[in-house]
Amino acid sequence: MATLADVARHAGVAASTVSYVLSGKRSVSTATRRRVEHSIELLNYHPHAGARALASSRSSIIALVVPLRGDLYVPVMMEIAIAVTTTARRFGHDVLLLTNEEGPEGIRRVAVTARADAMILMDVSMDDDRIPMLRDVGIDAVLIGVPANARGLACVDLDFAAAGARCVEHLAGLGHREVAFIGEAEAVYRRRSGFAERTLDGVKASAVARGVRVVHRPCQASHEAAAGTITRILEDRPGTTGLIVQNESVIPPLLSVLRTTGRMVPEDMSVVALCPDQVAEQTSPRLTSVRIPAEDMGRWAVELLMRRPFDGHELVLLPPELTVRGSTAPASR
Amino acid sequence: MATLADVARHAGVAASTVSYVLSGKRSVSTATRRRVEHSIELLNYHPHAGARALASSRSSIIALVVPLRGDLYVPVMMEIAIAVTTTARRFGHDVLLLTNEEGPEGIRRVAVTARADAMILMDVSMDDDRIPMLRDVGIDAVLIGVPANARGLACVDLDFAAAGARCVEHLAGLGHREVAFIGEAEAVYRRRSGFAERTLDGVKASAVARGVRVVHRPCQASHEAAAGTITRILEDRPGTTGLIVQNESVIPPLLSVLRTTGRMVPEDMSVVALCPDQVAEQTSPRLTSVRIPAEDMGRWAVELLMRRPFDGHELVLLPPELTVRGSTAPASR
DNA sequence: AGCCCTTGTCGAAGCGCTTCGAAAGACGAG
DNA sequence: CTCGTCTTTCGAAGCGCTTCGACAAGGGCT
Repeated sequence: MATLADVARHAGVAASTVSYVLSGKRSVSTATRRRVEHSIELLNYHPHAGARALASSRSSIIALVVPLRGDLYVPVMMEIAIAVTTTARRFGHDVLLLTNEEGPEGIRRVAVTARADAMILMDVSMDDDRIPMLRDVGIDAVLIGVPANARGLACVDLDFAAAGARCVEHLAGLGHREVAFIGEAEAVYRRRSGFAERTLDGVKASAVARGVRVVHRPCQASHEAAAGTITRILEDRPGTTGLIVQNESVIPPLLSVLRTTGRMVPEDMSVVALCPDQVAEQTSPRLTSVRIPAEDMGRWAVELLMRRPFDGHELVLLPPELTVRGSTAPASR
Repeated sequence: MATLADVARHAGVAASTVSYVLSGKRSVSTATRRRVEHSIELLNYHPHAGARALASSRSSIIALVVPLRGDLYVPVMMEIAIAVTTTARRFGHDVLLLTNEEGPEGIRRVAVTARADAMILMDVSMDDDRIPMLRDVGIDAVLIGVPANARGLACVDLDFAAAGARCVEHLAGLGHREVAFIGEAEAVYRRRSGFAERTLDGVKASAVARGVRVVHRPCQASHEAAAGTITRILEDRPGTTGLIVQNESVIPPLLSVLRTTGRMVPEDMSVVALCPDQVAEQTSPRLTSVRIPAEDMGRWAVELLMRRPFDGHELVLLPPELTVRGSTAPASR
């Protein structure tokens, strides 16, 4: 394995010159630069990451903390993770994968050992216990999700409140007056996941504004839970003609239950989902939906990080986009 | 940030002694050890990862290469990734997330810059182009999946051939004589994904042995594709009474199509799936299935790596486990 | 011609840790 | 009492890179 010293010797220059060719931090004459580059090529030189990290006290690594919960829709998480990774590469960074198994201590560990020089946290709850730790160790971080006290922290998220509102508006615009919001599992609200809470707020506020009656029903991902939830909704509020679904895993069982109970979508029941486009297009009929811009969120998170230092106004709320597909229609009278 | 030298000074010993306390590579008297540990505690000392990597030429990082394809079932990938990460932590290692976006060059980069000192590759195809690179740079690696030429490489996988066979056996045992195997998307076979190919082989071989007629139909993840596939199967082979499904995303649309066309599961049609237990238990009826042991695969991969050096016999094929649930029943005559 | 500024290059001093050889004692055997 | 053997600790030499101050050379001014 060739070292920087080998390159320097081969090119007949000082080690520092090679370093400057590599980093561009000082100007180097074209002639020397070419000579150095040639030697690098020839010796197949690659800088040693550890040595770099030590000398420059920058690791070029971003730590990504992913949730290991079973009750969150995994493909979205994965898509964010992939977007983070590919974007980080574009900035010459690599991504370290962290789970919450270690708890907030994992964050401390990575920060104080200088394994990573920045972090991205996913699935941030309103009163997330990782946030004090983040502040304590003082590592640069971007949150995917918006906690209650976000002061001084950079955050990226879909504007879930607006997204919820958008769903209600769409249904209201089609004449629906009784709507049910099938949300995430109870546990998700209990732990105060920001996105779930905000969506609910948005739905409620918009419903009030539009004169739509809305009931909210948390729902788990099993067929039984979905069946139970929809049955209960129809019993309690037989006049319900619109459904907003946030928990992606509920969609297949939900559609299946509607079908078996003889309810046509969209003729008898309009359905609008908050889910990735891919999911909305796999069903029959295709679902009118507000997409979860997973890739954008991952990309933004990294870009914010790269634009450091933060100026204190780092809150990126991505506007919701509603795509009309085949699952919503005017309310029948 | 305290350094090792600070600790040494504080404890009144040489730096090397502190190092030996930390690594345990040489014996240290109980008295000094305690003194050093006390200083470490007091100064809140944490070793600098980069410095360590440089001095010891070991980074304590495992690189995990995840596929970024849309046509593979994501939750399984995620579960493997999580299992790899948590297991790696148990061995004091961290995990670097790599996508295939960089292609095989990404492997070289990570290896030659000494970013990671071992790798785990997911979604390995029979003639995977990353394998020559692996051999070339000579980094220790474990493959999740088994390529055609695995000589000298450690591999972990579910024994998909046995799994496929197990499905056929189960159906054959219930008296089914005409069975359809709904597989992964065409593209998955075209790129020669090992697991898809092996499953098919296992299904075919077992079918021959059991005197069962099997047709194989690749199938994409959309509702239309599923509907088309099942319709075609029933037209071509009206006597089909058993279905084996490998593509998890096809399950919801498949069940929905069967229901709408008036076919009861399991009375009219037995269904056995190759999928994570979680998926099998979300449907109604619950699916008889061979589980994908994602967590075991991830854990094994790391454990193999930690047991290095490899002795040349590193092929872990996890035995399939079939769980009977409500979706299979004796063939009606 | 003399001065200053810019540009390009060098050397040296670390960054914080590991590891190896050797020194210093302690101790039992002869 | 001496010798050899352990055990415990130390010091020094790196690991491969970055960065800073210094210096030499060249140019444009006055």
